[in-house]
Amino acid sequence: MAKETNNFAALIAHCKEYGYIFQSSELYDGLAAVYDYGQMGAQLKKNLRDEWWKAMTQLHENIVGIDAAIFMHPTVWKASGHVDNFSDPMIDNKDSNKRYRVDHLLEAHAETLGEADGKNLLAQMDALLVADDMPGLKKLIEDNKINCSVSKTCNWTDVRQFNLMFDTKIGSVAGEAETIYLRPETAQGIFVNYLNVQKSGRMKIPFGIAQTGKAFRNEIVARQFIFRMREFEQMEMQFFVRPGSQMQWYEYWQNERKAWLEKMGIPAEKLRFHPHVKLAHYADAALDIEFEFPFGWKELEGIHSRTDFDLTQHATHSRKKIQYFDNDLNEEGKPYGNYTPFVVETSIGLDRLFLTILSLAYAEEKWTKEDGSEDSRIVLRIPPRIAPTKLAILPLLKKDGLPEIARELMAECKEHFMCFYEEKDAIGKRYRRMDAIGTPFCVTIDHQTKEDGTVTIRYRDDMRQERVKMSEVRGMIQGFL
RNA sequence: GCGGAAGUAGCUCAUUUGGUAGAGCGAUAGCCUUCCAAGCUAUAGGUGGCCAGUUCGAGCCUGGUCUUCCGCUCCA
Repeated sequence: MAKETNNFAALIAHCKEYGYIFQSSELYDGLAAVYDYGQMGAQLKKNLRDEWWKAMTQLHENIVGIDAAIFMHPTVWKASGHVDNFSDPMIDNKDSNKRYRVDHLLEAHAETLGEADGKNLLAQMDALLVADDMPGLKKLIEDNKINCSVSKTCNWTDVRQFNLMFDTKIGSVAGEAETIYLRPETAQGIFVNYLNVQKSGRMKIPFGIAQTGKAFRNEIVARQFIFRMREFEQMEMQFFVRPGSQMQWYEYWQNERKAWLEKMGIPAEKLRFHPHVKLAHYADAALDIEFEFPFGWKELEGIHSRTDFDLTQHATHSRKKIQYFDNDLNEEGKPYGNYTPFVVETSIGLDRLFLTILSLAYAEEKWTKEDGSEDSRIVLRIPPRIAPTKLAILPLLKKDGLPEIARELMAECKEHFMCFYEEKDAIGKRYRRMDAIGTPFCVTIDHQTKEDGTVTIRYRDDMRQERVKMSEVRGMIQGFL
């Protein structure tokens, strides 16, 4: 019936106007790449998180959920590779805009020098690195007239320390306080608890550990609304398997996760697998499930075969044995015995899922009414199962006892699902407001309700109305959810 | 992070060369209304993003800063 348009900027404005998402600290001009969820957004986000949690834990008997802390022992990030890979002084060439690691640049140059000069240069570099002397490093590069390999110029920016991880101090005594990091991923909280969970839960391989929670990355560029934020929420599951069987589970979870995303109302043609060509240091296979966002195909969820890298690393750094004794019999009729499990990870960004759902749901509709006049609405077609508010209860007039009847229904329904009550303004206006926040069902109480106990139920998606018994409303809505 | 553009009420905008800010919609309260936003009345809401400078005087000029948008770069 309706002509639809989809505009990303309009969606962002809509999110703010109707209490889904606000920029963080907007009162103080905002904080870049940080966002707050408003009254509607927080509920939608919770619903998505709950759906994921249920799908992972309740519906998989061999997966359990945990909730690890954001703060972790600093050595965790050495073991994971985050400290080494992501806290390097970098420098940009202003002409080519190419960015280099300072140590790589100097090491490459040292190789072109004689042995004595080369050693001397590296010694100077090491001293400056230890002292965190960024201006000194820049001077060293300039003094040696090191050029950019692309632009061949020596036109450099200042040396800057790039660290993807946020740090803070733990311990209240100044000077004795230790630097710790806000976790850049939630996965490590699972790996360091692998033994605890496996033993206390008597878990048998294959099994999984799931968790949802905040992670933090100090992104240099963070844009595209909530797609890339400095503080974000991950929902991930690490599935521990017998070495050699990881590819089988890697495929299993691809299918499983794609099916779940489709169950969340995402059309199959808006999803695709994008295998990684260049693998991360921990993976032997990896792919993204991409969604066609308003700004293009982008990663929504990652499926990674992480091998035994993480558990092995933690075993090495902690000097503890992290293994599993497998009593199942192999082809030779002997137990598989002790081994370090391999891991298949599914990791989805809750904020990205949120954006996916909203960008699919948002629609501006126009149509011509029977009398020839134009009408329009903005509607969020959020699947009823995850919509923040399920039912609006609206007395047609705020007199003649109608509010009292509506309140009875409200009292009954709000025990079971999220409801919204409203008396103000003409009924059409109230319907429009409910469309704008994505409430899938409205029930209107009128004078006829007093006579025969029936009410009008109005459906958001096609604006259809029908008359049903008020006593059946609660059951009907629960049936839809 | 670099380059460009922008920032006036919740939203969309106006205020023609510098002279102490207005409208529509929205919101709130009340009235009226028997099913898809636009009937009536009243009210609230802006030290013109923020800080400096020039000027007798700045929303309008200059600098800085914050934020947003576009392009580039980056994204284990």
